Amino acid sequence: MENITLKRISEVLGLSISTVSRALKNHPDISTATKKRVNELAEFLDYEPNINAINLRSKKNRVLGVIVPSVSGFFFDSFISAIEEECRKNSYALMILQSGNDLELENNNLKICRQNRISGLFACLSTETTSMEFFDKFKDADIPLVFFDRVPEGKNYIKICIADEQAAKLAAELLLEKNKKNILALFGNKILSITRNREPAFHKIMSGKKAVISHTEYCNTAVDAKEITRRYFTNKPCPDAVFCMSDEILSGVMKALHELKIEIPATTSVITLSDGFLPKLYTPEITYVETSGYRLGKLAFESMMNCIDGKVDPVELFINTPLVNGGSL
Amino acid sequence: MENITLKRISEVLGLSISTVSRALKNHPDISTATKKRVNELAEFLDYEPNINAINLRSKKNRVLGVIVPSVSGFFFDSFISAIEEECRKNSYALMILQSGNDLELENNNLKICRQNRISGLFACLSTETTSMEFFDKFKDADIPLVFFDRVPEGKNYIKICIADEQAAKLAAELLLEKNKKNILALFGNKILSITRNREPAFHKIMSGKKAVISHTEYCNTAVDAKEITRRYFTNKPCPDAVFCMSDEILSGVMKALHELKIEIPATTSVITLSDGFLPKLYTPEITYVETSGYRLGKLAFESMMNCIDGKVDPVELFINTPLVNGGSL
DNA sequence: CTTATTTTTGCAAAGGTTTGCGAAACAGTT
DNA sequence: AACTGTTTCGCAAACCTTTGCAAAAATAAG
Repeated sequence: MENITLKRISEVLGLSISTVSRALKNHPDISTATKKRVNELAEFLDYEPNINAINLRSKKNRVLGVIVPSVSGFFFDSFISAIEEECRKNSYALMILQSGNDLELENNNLKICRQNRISGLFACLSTETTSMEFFDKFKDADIPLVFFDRVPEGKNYIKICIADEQAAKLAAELLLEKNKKNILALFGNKILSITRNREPAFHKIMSGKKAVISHTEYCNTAVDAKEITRRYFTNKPCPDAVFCMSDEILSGVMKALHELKIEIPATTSVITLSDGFLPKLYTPEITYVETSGYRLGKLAFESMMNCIDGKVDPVELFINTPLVNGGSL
Repeated sequence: MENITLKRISEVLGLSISTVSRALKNHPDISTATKKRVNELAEFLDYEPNINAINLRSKKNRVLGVIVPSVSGFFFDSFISAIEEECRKNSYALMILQSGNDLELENNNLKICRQNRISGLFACLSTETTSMEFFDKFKDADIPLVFFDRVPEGKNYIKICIADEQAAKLAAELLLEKNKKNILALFGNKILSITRNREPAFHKIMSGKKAVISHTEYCNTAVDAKEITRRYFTNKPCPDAVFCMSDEILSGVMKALHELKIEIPATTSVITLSDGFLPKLYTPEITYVETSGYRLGKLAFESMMNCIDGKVDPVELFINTPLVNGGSL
């Protein structure tokens, strides 16, 4: 099927291309009668402006990119869901790329973004990322860059984060309030910024109370978390509470507790930081401090728009972390 | 920062634009010496061809679209993960759009796809979709269209599906093999193609055995599934097995069974069709017939490539559905 | 019926890349 | 020196849209 262009419309109507263009844009120079003729034909022929020609001429496009470690999981899918909604509302296309936490893929993804001349990028750093060299190259090209969740150090980047400290603090305070004395606290890989934020905040609260024992462990996977939990709950005395830094850790912990037939909250309590889905699967539902990927996405998008509009304020923004009560504590 | 173009390079080197273009493409017309000079300067200046110009000229682009009801969930994230991987490997960009099972959004998404002149579309029908009018318009524009999971009726579409019948049959046979006599079978909304495929296949096997009672129920949400399960398990005699058509239903069923402290598999058995993640969260792990979104994605992509290469064979393809044993049966 | 003014339209260039075709440059043969 | 044959390169058009500027047409004023 032949492609409908301004030229084609202009030929049919015996007008010039420029007149047709202006008519479609409701330019005041064009008479009402001509506008009507043009619009009707365009409608009839199902005219769609060629976006590549527009982009070429304007040196812009309306495409945003997002780089995540993986689209599946407990958190990033919510984030993507949020920015997709906003992109659609604001007539942006959204291009997604997974890094798989692999440095080479991450750099390759950045290259793809440059090739596609996207107008802005949401990025969550891979666990392997140490140098910001390639991202900085991006910045040099004046492409707005909004980091989220796993963000770089330094003042020169726009960062949208969970209020990690506040969330960890809230969970810790709740554990103390409930008079827990022997707490197993599970964190993720130490290289993660979320670990580096959450862990000190958690322990700052704990360190106050001398009567409280807090065992800190780090795990990379759900399986790690499960094994560690098993170990702690096969030797007496068992912890009377478990704190999980993330959904993934929670899933491992619960697996272990179920296998050992530990009663929640009778024998031990559980509290976690979570996007919100996983805790509701269990019985009783797990009490959690919400770290919402969805709300993070909404905020990140807002920040991106500001950035594109030139309101550049390299700044770290946080979303709050409400407590959601299950029956596990 | 000034944009590097062929023109810019040609000026620096005192060559024509066309020579530079050909040199970069390793065209045989260009001497080795010239190629070397051009490539070195291009590298030095970080030249990236303007993709909009290329697309404009070639009337093509390397962008694929995917429309899903939602990126979050048990299944679509796996699917997206798979096609994203393949897109990246094959130098395609992937644009994602959510329909939220809303007809208006779906049509709007199709419009966005047309505006962006994508080279191919993966689509999962919304639950509201009855008319194929807008999708057919897409086909008329010669844009390859690959449906997956929730697919339209008729021979004129390329459809990539779970082997629904086979999966349901496998689960049913297994229940009979294990000598279950009183089975609660939970299916999704009847409007869904997966329901329409899975339910008859399941019952075809069941109808053979007279001694077996099979209760069929339909539920739209996890909460529905939970309520229905509660009802069946508060009245004696309880079912000795539950069949779940999907992950979402499974989550509701498990919630009910846990609340009622029903032992699995001692008191009742559970089997489900699943993408694979959810069943492994429970203890014992739930036995499931795998309906892999990931493998579906890989197959859909392959089909898309064939379609783009002109090997058009409007056909329905299936992925197989292996049994994965947990301890719930 | 002129001239001035306003309304309406068209010309042409720009944006960057690709490619058919033709032109130049050079080497090799008589 | 004239010719043929290669190798190497440049011109210009095409893809489609937007927009400054100029031209044409229509209207108003005299």
